[in-house]
Amino acid sequence: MQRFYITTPIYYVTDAPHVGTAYCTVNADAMARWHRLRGDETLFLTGTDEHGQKVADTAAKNNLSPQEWTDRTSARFVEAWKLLNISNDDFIRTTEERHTKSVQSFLSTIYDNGFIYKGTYVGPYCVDCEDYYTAENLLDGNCPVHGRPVIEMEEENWFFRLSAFQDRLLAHFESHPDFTTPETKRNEALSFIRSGLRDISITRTSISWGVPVPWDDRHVFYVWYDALINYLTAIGYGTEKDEMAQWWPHSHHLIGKEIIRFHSVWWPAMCMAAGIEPPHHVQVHGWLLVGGQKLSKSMGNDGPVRLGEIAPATLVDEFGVDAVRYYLLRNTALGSDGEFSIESVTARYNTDLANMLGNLVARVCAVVNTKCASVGPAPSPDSELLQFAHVTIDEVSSAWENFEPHIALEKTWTLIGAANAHLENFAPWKMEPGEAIDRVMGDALEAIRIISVLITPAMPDTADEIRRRIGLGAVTAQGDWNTLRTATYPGGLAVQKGEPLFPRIRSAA
RNA sequence: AGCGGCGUAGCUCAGGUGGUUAGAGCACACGGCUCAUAAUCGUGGUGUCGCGGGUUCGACUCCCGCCGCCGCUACCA
Repeated sequence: MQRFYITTPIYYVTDAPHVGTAYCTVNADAMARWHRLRGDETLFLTGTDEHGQKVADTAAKNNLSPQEWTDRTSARFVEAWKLLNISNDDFIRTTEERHTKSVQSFLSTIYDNGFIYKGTYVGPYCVDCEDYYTAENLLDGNCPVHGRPVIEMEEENWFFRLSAFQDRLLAHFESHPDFTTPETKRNEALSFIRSGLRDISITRTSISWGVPVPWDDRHVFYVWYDALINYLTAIGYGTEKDEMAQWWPHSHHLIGKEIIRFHSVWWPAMCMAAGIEPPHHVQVHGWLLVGGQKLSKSMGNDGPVRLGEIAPATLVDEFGVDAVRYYLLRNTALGSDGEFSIESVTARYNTDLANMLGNLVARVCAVVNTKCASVGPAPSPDSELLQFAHVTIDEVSSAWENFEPHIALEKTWTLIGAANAHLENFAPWKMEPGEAIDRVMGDALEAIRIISVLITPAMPDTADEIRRRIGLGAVTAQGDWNTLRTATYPGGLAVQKGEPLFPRIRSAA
């Protein structure tokens, strides 16, 4: 039996869920669903990152305690993922006790191993921001946010000896060419490492909303060094329920390109320092751009882009959950940036879902109703359509395997096209009821059965609804995949047409 | 500035260790069909493969230069 452990980043609770976080989460979900379908033992983790100065500030602005604020915002993520039919097995919050413990345990191990030392951080500091800047980020020597002079500030910090891991990291990249994918992102991480690594400060004395440093109670850990460890907390790092050995060798971190450095440089080095293997794989995705720009809160609700209009809840409300999931998975190659627009969602919806998939199911069911007395016939053993379907299964399978959902769906849709062409070829609506028509419709139903399994990772509800209409039960985790090629549509089942699965959208939104 | 990437049909993008007529989807046009959600099926591309030069029998594919866009360059989720 194979195992598959996939994670999203834990989302920072200064912000509400938006299309960008939904994009990452839906992709991770589809991967998890694919692996469950294959029968792999699967663990899918997401959650929220709740420490740090910014959270404390945001809470204060809203007249709430940090804990109240994080409770509230974290719940919004839980709610959004429920709406998107996200099948996470666990939802971690960094303010949970299990996490505090594992952070302290993990970093204490690094400390004991001699990779953490006390030092002084010196740099330009803006009092208003309560934050350090690098010299090149200053505007005429002033704070880029406040435009006021910065002061040279010193702070006592605990430092992680990142510099000690440069060679080991390079060796790891060398011996694990697929550690970070796609390759362009791998190169980015590599060139960063090659340019020389400096030690990094990992604690703060200036704030208190964080995980206390066990060996020095005046410090809390800087939020990143707390956050990354969530991936280990969830599998019981350092506790009695330690499942490290089972899951960690099969770990996949799905992340946005803005946090490559943390996941592909800091994190493996920290793991090495703590005496464990680095994560197995970091899969990087690009950004969804709106009007060529990264999604961000600063777009607000009054500019040309109104974030409210593209909030996950709004989209689900307008297009339906599976259509949104399909769009996010299909429209953009994982790893590239993609342009997001309501117009393109509408186009995908009408072309791929209404015209192709929905209409295929509708026309097949309609013909079976009128020509086969609403009883679905069995397929012929070796039709051209079935042969094509089997090739498609292989292509789709390897695309999912390689973290290429857009290709998996593109290939799946060629089968839908082939099924439509199959109907045109034989024109069963012109035939008299009988053996010939049964063969044509049986082959079509068999194609639909296979399609229903192949779309399951992307559109689980639609898959089950399609199967219900042709008399089949819901897709089961392992049974349907194992028998996808060998079993066929059994025939003799009641077929019902039902309402359009994806009613066409007339006007561009 | 350094390092990296990108620039291919109206749009989104594939592709090529250099070799006959450069690909897909969408959009568009025409034809077929009328079972189906005015859906579907078939057919249709005179594109300087960013610009200039070089290597070569031959370059869109390799090399050099240039232009344009983007990413990373250390404490920013």
